[in-house]
Amino acid sequence: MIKTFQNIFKEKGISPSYTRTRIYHYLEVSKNHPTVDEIYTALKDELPTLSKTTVYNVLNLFIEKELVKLVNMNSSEARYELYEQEHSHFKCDICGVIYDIPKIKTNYDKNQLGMFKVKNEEVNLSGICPKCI
Amino acid sequence: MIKTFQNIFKEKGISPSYTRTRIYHYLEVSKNHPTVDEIYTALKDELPTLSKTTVYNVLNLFIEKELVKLVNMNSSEARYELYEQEHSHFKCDICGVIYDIPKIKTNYDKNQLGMFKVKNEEVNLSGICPKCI
DNA sequence: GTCCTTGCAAAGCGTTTGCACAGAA
DNA sequence: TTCTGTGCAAACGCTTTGCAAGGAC
Repeated sequence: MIKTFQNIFKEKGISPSYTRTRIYHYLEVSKNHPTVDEIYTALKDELPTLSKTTVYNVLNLFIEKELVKLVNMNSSEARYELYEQEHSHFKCDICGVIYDIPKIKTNYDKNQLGMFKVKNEEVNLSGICPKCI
Repeated sequence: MIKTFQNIFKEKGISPSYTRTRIYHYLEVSKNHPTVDEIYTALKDELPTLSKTTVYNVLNLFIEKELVKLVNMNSSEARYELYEQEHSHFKCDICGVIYDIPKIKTNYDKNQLGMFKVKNEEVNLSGICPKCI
């Protein structure tokens, strides 16, 4: 089955308004974990009446429906990405860009954590990216 | 050599004012990655003229001098901890508490990252903690 | 008609900045 | 005296809330 917006949204119980499909599409094509402001700036020509409130509304809806997740790298603004194949993140200390990198595997004994039930794990690397060397 | 505040601060070129030593001490004894507000609330009886601005000033100084680092788990407020022996973090999805856990090792081929120079890595787990099961 | 989506304006909240006062050196 | 530490008040920036207008159904 082809993953149209209609299908993706229907699965999650979200009605596919044009604004929502455009925001979703932007998250698909922009691979740079955009901020609200970046999404707003990118779409405001195409959607002249768009407001940041709507971008926030739509992203919070997507998060609630588990279509989107927050990228967990310290910065003053929230960054968003689609749930996709698993990967890890690399943040450049110089330019601040967050790159997707192949998923870094962890290596630990589940027993070592006792009663902690692990549901999710993430690995974040930082350092210097190829462009900044 | 005994690690007095004087020694620790001297190494980093920080003069050991009373306020600074109390904030540092609070970070040592509180193992819960406190927020600015928690530090302020905990110390304001002992330091009646303390202001949040000073807590921010001191923490930012400590970060700059690499005595303290920001804990990188999504939340609206910044959380702080001392540089200490390496460990990883576990955040409970239910109660929100961030636990220190033994350092989770990663397992990857440096060559797989090409020109990315890794300087730091962190592993964050989340799930359900023993108290919330 | 009702319900949902959108978006303006305002509020909220964590953090930083400007600046001045007081104490240390 | 000069420099440093502190803290009030205001500004700032990101995000959420209140609410109303318009459209979908």
